[in-house]
Amino acid sequence: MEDIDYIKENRLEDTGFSYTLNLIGGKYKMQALYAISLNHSPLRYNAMKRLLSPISFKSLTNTLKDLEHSGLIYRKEYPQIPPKVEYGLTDLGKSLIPVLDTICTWGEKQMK
Amino acid sequence: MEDIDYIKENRLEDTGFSYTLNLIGGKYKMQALYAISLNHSPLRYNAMKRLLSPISFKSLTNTLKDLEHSGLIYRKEYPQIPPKVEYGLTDLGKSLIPVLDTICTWGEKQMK
DNA sequence: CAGAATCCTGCGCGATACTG
DNA sequence: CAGTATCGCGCAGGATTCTG
Repeated sequence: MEDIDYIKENRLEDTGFSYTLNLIGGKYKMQALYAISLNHSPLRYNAMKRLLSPISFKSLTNTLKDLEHSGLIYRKEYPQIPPKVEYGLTDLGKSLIPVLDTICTWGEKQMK
Repeated sequence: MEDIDYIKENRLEDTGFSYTLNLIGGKYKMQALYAISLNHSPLRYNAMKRLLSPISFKSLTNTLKDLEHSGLIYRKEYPQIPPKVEYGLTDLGKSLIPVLDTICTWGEKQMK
C-alpha cells in the first residue's frame, strides 16, 4: 500500500477537519469566538470591533452573521434607545472552546 | 471590573492564540500540515498539490515556503533526474498534530 | 449604538507558459 | 518532476456615508 493510497482512503474533504474549518476557517472567525470566550460573557458589537481591530464594520458584520448561521453564537437584541446588541456563545460554540484553547496553549508554549 | 477591562488585560494579540494563527492561519497551511500528518510519512510536491486541490502551484509553493520558514516542515531534495522533493513534519510541526486532531475530532462529532 | 448600503481598491490567487 | 515567472482578475475586505 502506497502513501497516496492511504491518503485516498482519508480524503481531506471527508474528514471532520475540513468540516470544522468550513465553519471557523474565515479570517476573523476563530478570533471572534475566542474573544467572546475570553470575556466570559457576551460582547457588544462595538466591543468586538475594538477587540478584533483592525476589522471593518463590514467584515465584522459578515463574520458575526456567518457564526450565527452556523449556530456557534447567538445574537440578542435589546429593544431600547440607544440600541444594544450582545453576541454570546451557544452551547455548540462553547463546545469549540477546548479546541481554541489547544491552539492558544500551543502558542504560549512556543512564545517562551 | 467591567467586561472590557477583563479583556484588556488579555489583549488578543498577546495570547498564544494569535501567535499560533500567525503561523498556521493561512488559507491552506493547516490543511497542508494535516495532509502530511495523515499520510504518516513525507509527501512529494505533486502529491500535496493533488491533496490540496484546487490549490495552484503558486499558492502551494508559498504555503510550503512559509511553513518551512516557520520551522514546521522540512524540505528534502533528492539530487536526481527526474527531481524528487519531499516535505515532512519537523518535531515542531509534529507537536502541532494534537492541535489539528482536536479540530478534526470536533468536526467528526458534529457530522454525525 | 448597531448596523446597512455603496463604492472602491489591493492583492491573493489562479491560469498558463517555461526551465533545469 | 518540481518548481519559477508573468500576467490578469475576482472578490474579500476597507473606507465612508447614512439611518432607525
